Amino acid sequence: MRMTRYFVPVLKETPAEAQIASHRLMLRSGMVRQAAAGIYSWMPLGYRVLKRIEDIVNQEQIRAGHIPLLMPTLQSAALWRESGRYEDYGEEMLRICDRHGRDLLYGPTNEELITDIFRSHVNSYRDLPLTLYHVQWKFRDEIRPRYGVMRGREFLMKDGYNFDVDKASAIHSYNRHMVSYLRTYERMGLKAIPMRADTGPIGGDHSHEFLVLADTGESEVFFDDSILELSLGDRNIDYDCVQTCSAIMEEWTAPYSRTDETHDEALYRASVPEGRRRQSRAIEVGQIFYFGTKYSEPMGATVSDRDGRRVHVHMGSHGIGVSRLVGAIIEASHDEKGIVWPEPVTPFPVGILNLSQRDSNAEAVCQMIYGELVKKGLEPLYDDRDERAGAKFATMDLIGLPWRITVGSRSLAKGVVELSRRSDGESENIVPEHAAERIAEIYAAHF
RNA sequence: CGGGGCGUGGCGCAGUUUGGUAGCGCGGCGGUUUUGGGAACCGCAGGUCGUUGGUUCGAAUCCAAUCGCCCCGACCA
Repeated sequence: MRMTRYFVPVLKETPAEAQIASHRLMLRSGMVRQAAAGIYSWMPLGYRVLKRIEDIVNQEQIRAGHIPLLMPTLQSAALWRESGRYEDYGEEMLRICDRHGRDLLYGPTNEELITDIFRSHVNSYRDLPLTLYHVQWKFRDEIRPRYGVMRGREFLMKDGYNFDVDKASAIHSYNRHMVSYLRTYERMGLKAIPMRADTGPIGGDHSHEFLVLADTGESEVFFDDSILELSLGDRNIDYDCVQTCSAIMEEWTAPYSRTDETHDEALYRASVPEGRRRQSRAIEVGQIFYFGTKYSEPMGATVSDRDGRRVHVHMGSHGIGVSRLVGAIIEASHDEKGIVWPEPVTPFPVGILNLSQRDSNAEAVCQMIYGELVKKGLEPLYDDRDERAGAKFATMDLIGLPWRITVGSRSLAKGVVELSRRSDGESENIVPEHAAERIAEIYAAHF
């Protein structure tokens, strides 16, 4: 993409309303624009990141055997009256009335809809286990939206629901989600720590939240330092294997890690050596629940078991805050100059920066590298504006692409271009013909 | 919802106390000179001061209502 043909409305000055780094940087880099309190338009650059995160979420869901579908944003109040939550959910639920006076709501979550779909079409234990999910916009009418997309009213969430014939099977689904979530976050270059959590209004008694450490987080967390060393790496995981999933579950839940809601100071002191105790702020980026028959009973979701008896299905639900992750990743990865994108979610893999825009040789070299990168499936962002070097560097640093190829007549005179890494500024000179290949090698390691 | 604050060119702000017909910086457009870390100069365009009503000879400024937004708190993916 050539910058002169793209649309990245960067701001030199920080908008007054932005308090935290991610909000500030998303506004300044032209990723989002606020449309109303807690509601945002996703500008081209932000939209690319959102899509990359959504892609990773989808890939990992499908890898774990979960089935994508798409439910609507607007739902009929009837189903919610049936589950009893139309009254329980409270003011956070945006209620709408159509021209016929029928009550609708903008879905804050989808347990009722999915249960309705399930009970209408599934009747036998033979069709289980089943996990359905979708990535859809949600609306929760927060009293006070804040922190940009981190606490918006409208937000993009992946929410999934598992249906199992009994508790044992549902617990495996729970563990399987734990594993797939760990892998999902790891693939985004994030350290998200599972922590025992409250179940809140969703109900049930098994729940873990996934938290990303950040000073601006809204949760206070306590954990054993050793959990940070755990990594799935390139383990080959059989998601259908009960032992594999429960072993990983145990591995990650053995070290103490809890949010302030479930924190037990005595247990913390007893089970974590003093040198490994850590307390921090953190951002919640996902949560998994097992809640048994909480919805299947009131809504009559049953299947016939082996003996022909009707039994209520055991369910769980799982969520990943897709739009929130964009902010969370920035909170976890930025510096005073701007964003520092991890390779797996960056809007563009590399930026080409032409410092000598009017030098036809420099332009030719940039175009050659551009073409080579596109051939390798790595579309760069080429800053071909007629700007001074300083402005181009500042913009590129702000946008935060992980790699930059700097082309200028000065280095071209020596037959090289400069390849530099955003995270630490380290750079090397390479001949232009090798630039695309080097970028391809770097990215090969991430996919 | 309780407490605090703010709405003035695209962005950041001054002007409001003490009414007299709107200004600065950035950005935009044209031009000249520049060109490896947000350039300099010259010129130009752009605002019914959130909205409505009131007071007044006259309102960005005073009064009332209303809409929107932000911050702290309780709530939350």
